[in-house]
Amino acid sequence: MRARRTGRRPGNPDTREAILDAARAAFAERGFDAASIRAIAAAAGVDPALVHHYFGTKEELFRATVAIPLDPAELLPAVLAAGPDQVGERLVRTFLKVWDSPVGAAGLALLRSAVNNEWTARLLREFLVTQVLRRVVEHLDVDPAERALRGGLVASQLAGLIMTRYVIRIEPIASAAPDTLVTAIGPTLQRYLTAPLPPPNPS
Amino acid sequence: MRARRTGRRPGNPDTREAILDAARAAFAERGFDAASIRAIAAAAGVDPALVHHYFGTKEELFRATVAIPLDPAELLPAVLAAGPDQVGERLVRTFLKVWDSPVGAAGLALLRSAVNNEWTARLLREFLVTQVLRRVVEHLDVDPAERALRGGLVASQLAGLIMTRYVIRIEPIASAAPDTLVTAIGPTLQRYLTAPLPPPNPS
DNA sequence: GTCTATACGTGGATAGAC
DNA sequence: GTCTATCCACGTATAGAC
Repeated sequence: MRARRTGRRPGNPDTREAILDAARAAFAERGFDAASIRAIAAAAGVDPALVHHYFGTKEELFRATVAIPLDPAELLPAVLAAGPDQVGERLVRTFLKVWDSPVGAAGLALLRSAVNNEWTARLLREFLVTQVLRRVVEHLDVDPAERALRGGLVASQLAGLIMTRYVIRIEPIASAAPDTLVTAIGPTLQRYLTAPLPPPNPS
Repeated sequence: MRARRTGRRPGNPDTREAILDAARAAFAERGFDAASIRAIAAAAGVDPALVHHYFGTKEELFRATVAIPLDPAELLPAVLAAGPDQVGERLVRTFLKVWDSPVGAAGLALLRSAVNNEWTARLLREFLVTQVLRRVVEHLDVDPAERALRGGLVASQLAGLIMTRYVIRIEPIASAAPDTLVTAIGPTLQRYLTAPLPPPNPS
């Protein structure tokens, strides 16, 4: 037995993927600024210099981390095509499915960074507005002038769901079953999307 | 004319307050980690060492910054006492009044920090749960076992309102008139607080 | 390809002079 | 009280050896 093939990684295995996984977790957990390349490298079991070798700067690593194939253009049609009757519940259900999955980590990374980083906030805002909200409201049978507001209201409820479930972790939202949240929050989105918007009523 | 009283601050003016103001703005804008004592001192026009002299550690400065007299125990009774009929709208209105005021900066500081900082998240969570949500739901005429969930749902919508209006700044939420948001979001909270919660319905 | 060594910057905190 | 000077820890990034 000349070579021991069990111990450490021999040549160039999927080190790159290991780094990406560690980076995804670190960015999701601590945000862009607080996540350090050293910590990411340590978590991946490699040298910090390797991270630079593969990804260049920290910012490029971040982009590689969040640039996973999460394409709303693929998910949303199924949510919207089934007709407007329970689109609210379907939206929440799809949303939770994504965020409870591994790609949710990338979303969390983006969100955490958006809070402390203007260019990430811009990135997130534009992604939400042009890729998600616009698609959701564009085929609604409502006054086109109301669409932006309806989209914004939907965003507010969904953003808050993310915050309370994954970031601030308020119970019982944080550990509620998806079905519980779907039945509770779905009607809210339904109303934001399709119900008549009452005129502002100062009091 | 021996002493010039117009130029620079002579002895010990309200330097302390100047530091607090600068700190409030910096923490609100950049969060706990990203806000530097050096930058705060520069904004206040004083020496960084003075900040330590007045407040000790950065953490103590932060606590002094967010420990403004925002006592939910004073605001909430008026919101809740008027009866349960439009408690949702009154909640949103009161909420926006606070967040659009200067003390909202302290809240933003707390929120921004909570996203990247576990102990701040804990601080915010406990403040919300014990000081706000519990008070809101405790006198509701609903099944006590449902109160935590109802409080969490309210928190999710309000947290999302903050995120979309002040942090990610999604239009038209970011610049909407308070009345618009009150009439749009009030009924949501009303439903979360008082409407029957349908049982989860897997599909 | 992978690692060691290091340059370079930033930021919190303290000691001590004035 | 206010400032100068300094220490120390940490993190990004690069150069270069193996």
